[in-house]
This record gives sequence, C-alpha cells and structure tokens, in this order.
Amino acid sequence: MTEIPKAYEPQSVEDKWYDFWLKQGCFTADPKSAKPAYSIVIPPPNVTGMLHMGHVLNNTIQDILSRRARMDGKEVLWLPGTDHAGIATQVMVEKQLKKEEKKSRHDLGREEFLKRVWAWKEKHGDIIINQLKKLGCSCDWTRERFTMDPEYSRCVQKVFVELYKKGLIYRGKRMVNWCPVSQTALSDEEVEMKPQNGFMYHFKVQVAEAPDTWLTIATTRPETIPGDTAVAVNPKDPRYAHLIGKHIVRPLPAELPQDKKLIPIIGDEHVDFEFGTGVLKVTPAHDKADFDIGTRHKLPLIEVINADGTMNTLAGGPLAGLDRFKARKVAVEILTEQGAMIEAKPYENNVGFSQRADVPIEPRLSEQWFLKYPAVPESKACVAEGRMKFHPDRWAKVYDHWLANIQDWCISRQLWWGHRIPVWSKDYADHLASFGDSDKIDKATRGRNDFVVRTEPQIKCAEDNDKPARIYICISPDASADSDQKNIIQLIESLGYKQDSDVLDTWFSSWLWPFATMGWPEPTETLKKFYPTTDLVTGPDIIFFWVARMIMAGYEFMGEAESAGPKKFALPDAMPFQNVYFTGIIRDKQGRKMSKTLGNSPDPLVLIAQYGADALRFGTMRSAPLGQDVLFDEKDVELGRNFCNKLWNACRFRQMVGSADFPIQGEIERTLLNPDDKWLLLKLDAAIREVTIALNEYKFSEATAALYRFFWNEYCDWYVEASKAVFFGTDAKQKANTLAVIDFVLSHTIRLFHPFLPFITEELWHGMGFATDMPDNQGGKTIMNAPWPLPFDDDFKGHYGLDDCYVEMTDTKYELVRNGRDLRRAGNIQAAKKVKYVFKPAQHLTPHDAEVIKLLLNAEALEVNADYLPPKGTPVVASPLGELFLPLEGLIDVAAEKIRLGKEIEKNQSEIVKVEQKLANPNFTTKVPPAVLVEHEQRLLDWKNKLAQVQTALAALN
RNA sequence: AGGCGCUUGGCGCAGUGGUAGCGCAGCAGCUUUACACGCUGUGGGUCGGGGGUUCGAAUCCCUCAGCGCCUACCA
Repeated sequence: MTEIPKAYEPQSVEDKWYDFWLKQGCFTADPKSAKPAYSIVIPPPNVTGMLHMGHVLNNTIQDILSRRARMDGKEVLWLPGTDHAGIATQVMVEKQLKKEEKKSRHDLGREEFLKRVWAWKEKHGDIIINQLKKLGCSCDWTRERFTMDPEYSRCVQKVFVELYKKGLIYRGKRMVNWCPVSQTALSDEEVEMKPQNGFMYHFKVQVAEAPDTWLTIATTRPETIPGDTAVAVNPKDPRYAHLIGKHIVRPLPAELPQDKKLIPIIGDEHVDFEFGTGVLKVTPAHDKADFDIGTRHKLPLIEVINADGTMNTLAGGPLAGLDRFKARKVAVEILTEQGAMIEAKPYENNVGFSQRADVPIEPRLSEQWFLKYPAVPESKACVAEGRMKFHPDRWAKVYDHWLANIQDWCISRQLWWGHRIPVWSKDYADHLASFGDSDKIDKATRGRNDFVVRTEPQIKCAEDNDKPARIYICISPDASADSDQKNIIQLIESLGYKQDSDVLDTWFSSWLWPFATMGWPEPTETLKKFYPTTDLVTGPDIIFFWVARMIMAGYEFMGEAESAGPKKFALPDAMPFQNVYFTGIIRDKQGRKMSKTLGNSPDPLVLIAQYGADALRFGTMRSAPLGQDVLFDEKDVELGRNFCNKLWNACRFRQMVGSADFPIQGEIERTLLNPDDKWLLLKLDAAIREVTIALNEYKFSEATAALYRFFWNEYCDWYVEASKAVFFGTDAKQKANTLAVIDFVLSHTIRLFHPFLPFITEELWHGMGFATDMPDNQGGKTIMNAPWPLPFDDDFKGHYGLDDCYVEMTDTKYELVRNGRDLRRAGNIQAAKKVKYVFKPAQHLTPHDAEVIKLLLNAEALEVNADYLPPKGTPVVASPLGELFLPLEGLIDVAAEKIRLGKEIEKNQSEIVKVEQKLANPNFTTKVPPAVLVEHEQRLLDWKNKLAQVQTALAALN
C-alpha cells in the first residue's frame, strides 16, 4: 500500500479482486484434490429473477461458509445455477410478446414461442448471476447449471421414467388447484391461504315431497348453485334426518323447469351440524370436500365454471359468460328476486390463492399427472434420528408433520415452458385393436425397458376386451446418442401416438438439484467427491417445495436400498446434505415483509454502489440472528461501511507508524512484550475461539458481533491508543516489537474477517504485505487460502507468557483510565484543556504503564508519587492499582464533585445492602454452592473498599 | 381449530438459575499527529400481566394477553 486514501473506497477494490479470483480459478473445485470435501449447492434463483435482500442474506451466508471452509483446508465446491421458473418465465415472455407484437403465445405456436423464451433466457438469464458476482459470491462458475440444460433435462426425464416404471407416477382425474389466470393446475404447496372478507349467504329451498317444508342453506359461493347435485345433512341431525331420500328444488338456473332441478337430500357424516344451518349444498365439480361427498354417494357432476374462471351455459342464461365473482353478485340478485334469499352476513373465511397470479384458485376436476412420493420413510428417519441436522432444529418438527400427512404431488402443468412430459398415448376403440401396434412396439423396444415403459391395458375379464383403451408409453427421449430412442418415437408417432402436451412442475426438476448438477447418472468424479453436500442454506418457506423433496430424491436415486433400477453407484446414506440452515425472512424496519407492491425492498445493487458489497454483507450478517426474521435497516449497511473504514484506517495507522525501517511481520520478541501486548493477544485468542464456535453453530450475527467488539473496542479503542505510548517514545526495539505484535494481530484479524468481508480483506492482505511470506497455496496468492486462525495452544501461551492475569491487570488499568477521564468531566474541565494528574500507586507501576495511563487520559502529565498528600478537595478515583488524583485547586467545582461522590456512595451502599441481605439469609449461606458464596463475600468486600475510598474523598472536600 | 415462534431501555437484539448487557438513536463536549464513515463522556429498563418452584427467576413450571408464522376440506 504505497498510497493510502484516508477513507476506504470499495468501488476501486471490489471489481479488481473479483476479476483476479476468477482469472486465478480460485473458486474452481478440484474433485481430484486430496483435501476433504466441502460442498453447497445454491438454491437456484429464478432465471427471470433480480437480486433482492433475501438473496443477499442467503448467499452471503453460503459465501461465508464456503470461504471459511477453504481457509479450513477443505476442497470447496459451491455449485451455482438458475432454474427455469415455468410459470414466471412463461408469463414474462407472454407479456413482452403482447406488448411488443400484440400476439399471444397461441398466435406463435408452441415451437416458435419456446424459441422466444430461449432467446429471452440467452439475453437476460445471467442478470442475477452477475448480481451474485457483485456480492462477492465464490461460486464455481465453471459448473453453473440451468434446469433446462440438455444434460439436466435428461436427468429429469430419466427420473420420470424410473418413477413411472415403479408405478409411482400415474395419471388421474381429480380435483386439483386450478389457477384461472395462468390456466394450469398447481400443487397444494403453490396455494396460499388468505383470509377474505365476503358474505355468508342464507337462502331457502323447498322440499319437493313436502312443499310446506323449506330448508335454509348457508353458502359463500351462490354462483355455484347451478352445479349443485345434492344437499347434504348429517344423518345424526334430528332436525333433518327424516328428510334424507327426499329432494329439494335447486333455485338456479331459474329458467330450468322444476323437474330438471330436483336434487336429492343425502346423509353424510362430513356435515357439521353446528356450522351454518347444518344443511350443506354439494357441488362435486367445484369443491374438494364436495367432490369426496359426491364420490361417496355417486352424485353426478355438473361443471358450471370454465377454465378461465367464467361461467358456462350450464350456469344459466344470466350467469353464462360472466366472471365467477360477477356471477356471484348476479346469483344473489336472482335469489333475492325469487324471494329465496334470507340474509347475507359479512363473513371472513380462508380462500386459497394462486401464489404466482395472486387470484383465488378454483378447485377443478381435471386429468393430471400425480406422483406418489418415494422414499418417505427414509426421508423422515434421517431428520428424526438427527443424521441430518436442521438449524434451528424446530423446523424438524414442521418437516416431520408434513411428511406424515403427505398427499400425492400434482406434477403436470398446462404450460409450454418446462420439461415436457415424456409420455405418448393413443386411444384405441377396444383392446383388441391395440394388439397389432403393441407387437410392433415390443419388437422395436425389446430389451430396452430402461427407457421405455408401456402401460398394459387392465384386462380383468373377457368383456373388457371390447372397451376403449388408452395406452401410455413413457420414453426418455434424449438419453444418449443412441438412435434407438429416436427410432422408437418415430415408430409410435407413425402409429398415431401423441406426446402429452403438458410440462412438469419446475420443482420436479429442482428436487434433483444436488446430484443432477454433478453429472448424475454418470458416476462422475464430482459426485464421488462432493455428494452428499455439506450444508444447504435456504428459506423455511420452501421447506416442502424443495428441501423435503430433495431429500426424497436423494434417497430414491442416490441410495442403495431401493430398487430404483440399475444404479451406476449408490450410497449407504444418500441424504443430499448434512445440515440445513434456514434463514429468517427479510423484513423492513417496521417488520413488514419486503414486497414489490409495498416498494419497501431496497435494491441491493444500489446499496453496493453506495456502501460497498462488504458493507452490505457485514450489515446484513450483523442483524441476522439464527432463526429470527431480519428487520432490515439501511443503517445496518452504513454501519458495515463504517466498520470497513475503521478496518482500513487501523491498517493505515500501522503503515504510518511503521515506516520502511520496520519489516512487515517481524518476529515477536517475548521478553519485550508489555502487559498491553499480552492483553491484546489474549483478547485475540478469545475472539478466535468465539468466532470459530459461532460459525460452527451457524450463528453469524454472534460471529460478527464478536469480531466487531474485538476489533473496534479492544484493538482500536484500547490497544492502538495504548501503543502510541511506545511509538511516541524513543525505544526502537520496543517499537519494532509492538509493530510485530500489531502485524501478528492484524494478519489474524483480517483472516477472521475474510469470510464476511472478502474484498477489503484481500486488498489489505496484499497491501499490508501479509501475503508475501506465505506459501502460494497458503495465502501467498490470495487470502482465500490462508489458514483459518486457530486458538493459541498452551505451548504458544507459555512461550509468550500469556497468562490470564494480564487480562485482569490491564482491564483494571483501563478501568482506572475511564474513571480518570470521568473526573475531568465531573470537574467541568474543557475537553481540549490538557491537565496534570497525580497517581499514588498501591504497588509498583512500570514507566510504560505510567506512560500509557498518561496518554489514554490525554493528560499533560502524570506524576507518579507514592507519598502524595493531596490538597484538601482534590478529586480522586480509586483502583486496586492505586489512587488517581486530579489536583486542580480553585478550578474544581466543589458542589458538582460533591454530588458526584454522593451518587457514588449511594450506589455503593445499595449494592452493599443487596449483598449483605443475601449473606444474612441462613438459607442462602447453607444451600448455595461454595463458589457462589465466596464470590458474594468477595463482592461485598470490594464494594466496601470502594465505599470507604469514596467517603474519604468526600470528607476531604469539606 | 391445532402447532411453532416472539414479547428485555425510543428502536433492533444478546443474555436460558447467582451484580441486567450490546448496537443504533438521544444528550453533552471534542478539527487529541489512523479514522467526524471519527473520539470522549452520559441519561435511560420493577426483562408482556398474574401465579408457582427455589436461598435466589429475565432465565424453570403453570396461566392469561398481544403479535407473527405454518398447518387444516368447515359450507
């Protein structure tokens, strides 16, 4: 560092070092390395995404873990990439298309539309990657993956075929969560329940067989009345049980003749007679629970809502064509006109919303692909038994509960962007008609059931042969260069088979992330070295979406226990990671979630430009306690910047006091170590321990707090100031030794900071010359590989005489200084005015200590005089080291001093009373552990001594 | 409805049985030869309410309240 700016300027430093790291291949993991492995896979951000504060939190943590592991001597792989984000990406490109060309995706056609999506990805897909680089992330970019990469797609298809073969993937007609905006099915996890203010409508219906009897029905969705095919009551309900088997007249559609609107009253245990009126309208086509009732009672289904959320003609003239919410109002109007409407009570209920489109989902009957989750028992056990650890561990319960109540996963999506379902099907008039095709296909695929699976028609009896049949063939299309697949696809397509038009849920590809990114299914060097990964860092909001599913995929496809087909290698414990760290959620300082609509989410890149990436990282980490949400405040980033500046200037100070005369990192001569040096070295040792432990426990805010305290309060505030006593002196040997101590401490401190502040520490590491005498792979090239500081061992402490008594002794000295400074203020002495102190030592005081005290007091002089007789009224502070006087005859404000001492006496007395009361209690003295008793007695003695000294001082004033 | 978490000075948090702490903000002062992105000093809390266990509770137990999150087919 030849030229040292007064303030740290991150902009000039950060890009320089990031380029350097990239050019030097510092982030590239070597699977052939002999070092122990450490690996993380990034939670792949959406390829459409922009960096937000959640990414900052999450990726800073991963970077800290990775950098720390490198310094710990591990071979580190932090594997990055992005996911294709099916709906989000498709919607984005559709919007663009509409805006720029006024076309829909249907205008273009599937193939052309996908070309556009790819074009968009090529152009904008690396935005978020570049943003991560700005943050300083040390990902192995040579291995960057995208879930739609050809190799990755092959993994997805292979997995589909294997699960299909095991019968875990099936096609079913079921009630699914339907998003009317995106017009696709969603999984249960993509539905978010939100309380909504609506109305509970009560309307009456007539019992056909007993025209005097009317039933009152409660509903929140009157627009679905035309879809009702029954009315249910609880068979145990005395009010209604006798009506079961009779019929009611459905009020809608109004124009339908009465005999077409008779629906039965059925008895079903599901009906809660406490709720509503105890009479439930059953709409099997538009409600999950009603669908189940309908199945139990073999009720017909009437669909009245279209895929886009509008009503169809079966809903009746006035409703047809209306949006479902508009239809609700119209239905209410019609009922009111009919005189059927009794009341509309304001009512709050939970409504499922599509997470993506933020509109209420519509339960809808449709044919979809489902997956029965594999490897559930193994996945449950590994967390329950503690082999895989969750941090904080309370998430283990949440995970366990979900797995215990797991429902089949709807994996098909009615989208174009994504992995197309590798299944072809053909409808035959009857089974016999399929036999000819089947023979041909058998011939072509013989022996290749590893990638081709055909469903056999279910033939239970001879008559089944006459029934229509649909045959599914599941093929892994691009499994290799082998042309067989292409030929088979060609064959079946020529026979009239068509590929399913749906794509797979994006999570159906990301659940393979930990191994599909490493070259699976080939037994690659990377997989062998780095799977299972060490840590996963993610948000608890995707514990079901992603974490749980990755664990299942790990067991299913990497494990040796299951019979998932021939595996090229398998592991005894195939769990994909050993630890899962769940971050908190970033909120604004009022505790609100960050969102685009609120506009309360700062742009991390703006913050980086303004304060530096290190500052952003440090500020975020400092306010992110384990398991707590993070209330983000720009003040934290400012604090981070201030800290970097402090670090910078502390190094600048070292450069200024140690000119060319003093080599960097001279040897510490143990005989020249003064108490301040020893104090500092012991504090450093404590800091190394604390930071190391905190990092091992994923307590990042504790680690930063410890570092902050050590560096700012202990090193800068006390040691650096005290060291000026040496540097302003004349003893060259002493100066050299102090510099050696500083270099030792700084070189350790900078390393401790490196995972948190990668840029400034690299700059200082080189600038201060610490890199020069390190081996190339041990910090000579980059601080990234410098060894992580270890706590001092007994030999080291013994050699340098680092006894804990120096901590106590020096703390006492600094306490004396603090009290001495207070005297000036109590005496109303201007801060700028230099004054003389007199010290009356209780024991021998070295000239060095005297000089330190003088300097820290900012005193004009410190007279050390064991026989000092203070003039009456001289303010004094007492310490085990002796008494410190501020002799200022005539200048002292006696009244103020009396008040100060009075307060002091009061405090001492109240503390004495507290301890005395305890010690007077025989229950206390007999039951308490001896150490506690001794400690209390000592405490009482200390307070009494202090009181006596203060009382003496007060007496002297009178 | 159930589960989990939180409640400590104005704000954000640490403290999990033995003298209530930290940072920010506040206040007073300071161009002290690394740093005003700084230095020095300082005020401020009966630890959400109540009860219990204990010689002793912010800390353990019970209970109530408020806030937040997750799970759930109550129309």
